[in-house]
This record gives sequence, C-alpha cells and structure tokens, in this order.
Amino acid sequence: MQSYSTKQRKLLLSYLAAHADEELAADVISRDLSHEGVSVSAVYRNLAALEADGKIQKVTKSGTRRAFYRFSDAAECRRHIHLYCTECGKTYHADVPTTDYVADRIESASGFEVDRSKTVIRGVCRECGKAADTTANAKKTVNNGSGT
Amino acid sequence: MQSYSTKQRKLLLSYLAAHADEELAADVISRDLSHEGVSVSAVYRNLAALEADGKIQKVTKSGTRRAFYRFSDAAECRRHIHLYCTECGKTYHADVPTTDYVADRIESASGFEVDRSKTVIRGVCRECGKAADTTANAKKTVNNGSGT
DNA sequence: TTGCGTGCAAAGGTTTTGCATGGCA
DNA sequence: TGCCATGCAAAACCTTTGCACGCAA
Repeated sequence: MQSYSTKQRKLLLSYLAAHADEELAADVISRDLSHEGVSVSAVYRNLAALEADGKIQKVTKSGTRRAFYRFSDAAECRRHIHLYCTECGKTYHADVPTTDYVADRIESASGFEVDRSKTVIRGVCRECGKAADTTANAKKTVNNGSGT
Repeated sequence: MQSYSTKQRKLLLSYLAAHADEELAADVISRDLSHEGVSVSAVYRNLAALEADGKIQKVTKSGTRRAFYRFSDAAECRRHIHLYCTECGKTYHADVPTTDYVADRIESASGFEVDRSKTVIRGVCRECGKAADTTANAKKTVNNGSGT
C-alpha cells in the first residue's frame, strides 16, 4: 500500500513530535489541529495507521472512556524503557545502561525478549515520591492498593 | 461506602480468579456470566469498582475499540512483574528475585519507585521467540517495527 | 429497615465508515 | 491520470446512567 505525504499527515506528525511522551486524547489532538484544517476522521485514521505500524501507542486511562496516544521519537526511544509516573503523568526515560541491564536480566532469567519500545513501567517518580513522603507524616498510607 | 457481597459480585470475582492473567473483554465476561443471571451493567459497574480499587487493570488493545481487563491474584502477584507476550497473548510472571533485581536497579538509577502490580513488560516469550526464529530463515525481518 | 446493588433500556460519547471530492505522485 | 487521503455526517459501538425494585446486613 502506497502512502502519500499529505498536509494533514505532516501536521499530525509534527504535532506528535512536539508532544513526545505525552498521553494525548484523540479529541484534543483533533481540536488543536482543526484550526489548520485537519478533520476528526483524518486524525483517527492516521492515528490508527500509526498505531498499527507501531509508531505510537494507544493506552487506556481509568475513569475515562477515551483512548490516549503516546508518541516517542523512534531513534531516540527504541533504546530505552519508559517510566510512567502514575502520580503526575510524566514519562521518564531510564538510561540506556539501566535499560540494558533490566532487559538482559529478564531475558536471561525467563527467555523473554523485552520489547523496549512497547514497555512502560508504572510507578512513582522521584518528585512525586518526595511529595508523598512529606504528606505521609499525617497520613501514613500513601498508595497501597492491592493489585496484580 | 459500604459494600455488599452479592451473588453477581461473587460470580464475577470467581470468574476473574478462574481467568487470572488473561485479558478479558467486558462483553465476553458478560456473556459468560449472563447464564447465571448477571447483567451487563452489573459487570461494568463491578469492573469499574475493581479497577478504581486497583484490583484489576484495564488495558487497550490495538485494532479494537473495547477495553480489556486483567486480574491477578493480589497476594501472589503483588511481588512480581508481569511479562506479556504480544505474540500469543499469554502473561508470564518474572520470578521474584528477577523482579526485585529489576525494580531495585531502576529505583537506584532513577529514584523511580516501580509499582510491580501495575507494570507489565511487553515483548515476546520464549515459545513465540523460537517459532519466530524458525520462520526467520525465510523471512529475516520478524518484528522490527519502529516505536518509542 | 436502610441503602447499596441490580436489571432494563435509554442515553451518551467516542470512534468508525460510506461516499463524493481533493490532492499527491 | 491513478489512487490514496480527506471531509462531512451518519452509523456503529462500547459504556454509562436513571429509575424502580430486590436483597444483604
């Protein structure tokens, strides 16, 4: 299947690049791009294509019905695992040595080949962890849901 | 908020327990449970509550519009990271030492506190990796999408 | 008895699609 | 020129909700 480089496609791509590592809702992207003449369907269609292509990831958030899309620069990001802070929503990059270390360890232990580009580790970043510690004085239990 | 133990709730819980680590669509759960008198709304409402409670996770899959839910036994699973094979859809458990190793490494390198119960590492399991290798003789490129 | 949970069906919001037209190569 | 991509609006779909009733505690 051929693929043309249309104005809409370019705009979407540059929008995504400008918002790398953020989790974006389709309607937000759509709204921001509508000024420049990109229709909702174009956004959805391109988003779907990019996702099928592995260039962006679709994620779900609790409490809302819509899907969110996350883009990261391929060359830059293929190498390392992402750390997503469930408190502030920011995404961090684990450094390459750490990533390699982690991936190797898992691969040698389980024979499981880690796909760095698709793996997102969830947890709490340093900043939010600090904040929580402070709060913890008053309220000891911070984030101890049960879970899997 | 009080919480009653209803027939539907029990059925859903035991259904989830019987399908631990699988990624289940709400309508599938609903269909399977409808025989025993659990309505769609009950399924959704309970699923939402369980998710808000951190007991199950909601995930998105590419190519479909619906949400999938994954349950794992809390006591058993809180300790280790999950490895989700994007080829066959199975979820594996990294052993506890490996999990600790990985989590510690990330925590010490980035100050990022890993939430084991919410982290799912994506990649290809040993079985599927083997299968791919065999195929690779004919077709060298196996799964090299770009990505983040 | 109190009030949470359920079922049903209607409402809701997000995402997908059909069709005619526009634009890239 | 040939075909992919876009726009628009309607359709589809999954999920959520309102309301009255049932049931756990």
